[in-house]
Amino acid sequence: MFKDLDPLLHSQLRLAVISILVSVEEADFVYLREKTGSTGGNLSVQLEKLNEAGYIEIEKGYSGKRPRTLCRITEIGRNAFEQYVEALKSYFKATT
Amino acid sequence: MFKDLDPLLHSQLRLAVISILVSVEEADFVYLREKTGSTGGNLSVQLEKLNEAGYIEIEKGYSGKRPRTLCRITEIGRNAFEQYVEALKSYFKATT
DNA sequence: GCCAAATGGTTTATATTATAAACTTATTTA
DNA sequence: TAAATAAGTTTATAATATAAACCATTTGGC
Repeated sequence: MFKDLDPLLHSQLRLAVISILVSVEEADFVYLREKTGSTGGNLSVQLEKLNEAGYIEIEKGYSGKRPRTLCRITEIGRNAFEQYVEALKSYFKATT
Repeated sequence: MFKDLDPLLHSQLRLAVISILVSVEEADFVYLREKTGSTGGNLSVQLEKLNEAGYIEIEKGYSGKRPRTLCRITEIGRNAFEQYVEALKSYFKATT
């Protein structure tokens, strides 16, 4: 009746991050921090989890002399997101 | 940009429970346990949290000689659920 | 009638999580 | 050159979800 919700996406911040990455296809640490309104520390941890799961890839480089961390969603991440949305629907079927 | 997700509803089991109660308007412990596929212990804890928050009311009685715990959603719970659905949409806007 | 199993729950223990505070390193700016 | 800012990471903490263990009652088998 109810589909399981991927615990990796069932987290406010990680969901927000993926939600952004799904549409922009590339975003840096600062952009994500500002758009999600999170603290850097929290973001850092959650990005690492998404990275370990293979949902995103992280590329660390520089913009001028400043460090710059770029994030991109992977195919795995994109699929997981779609599945998550599908799973969620099973919780709202009754309502609609 | 992203609306906060009510932590009380952002939980697989509690969301499933509310999702059921929104449509049936009355359900007992055993029914909820079976439909959600949860353990009784977990269900008991989560029902209590929903009750404390005023999202549901719990009525303990008997069906014959067997104990029977009935649950109903409250107006507060119904509103919270609607808000939760609304909030979630902010995470999927980009996709649609 | 009595013992074993089942029913309907609750309490308690555990392991995971989310989150922010504190910290590091480097770079501007005053 | 000292203070502030920037970009992240590590670490500590508090909250959470979850299931295991438990309790009380009742039913079924002999």
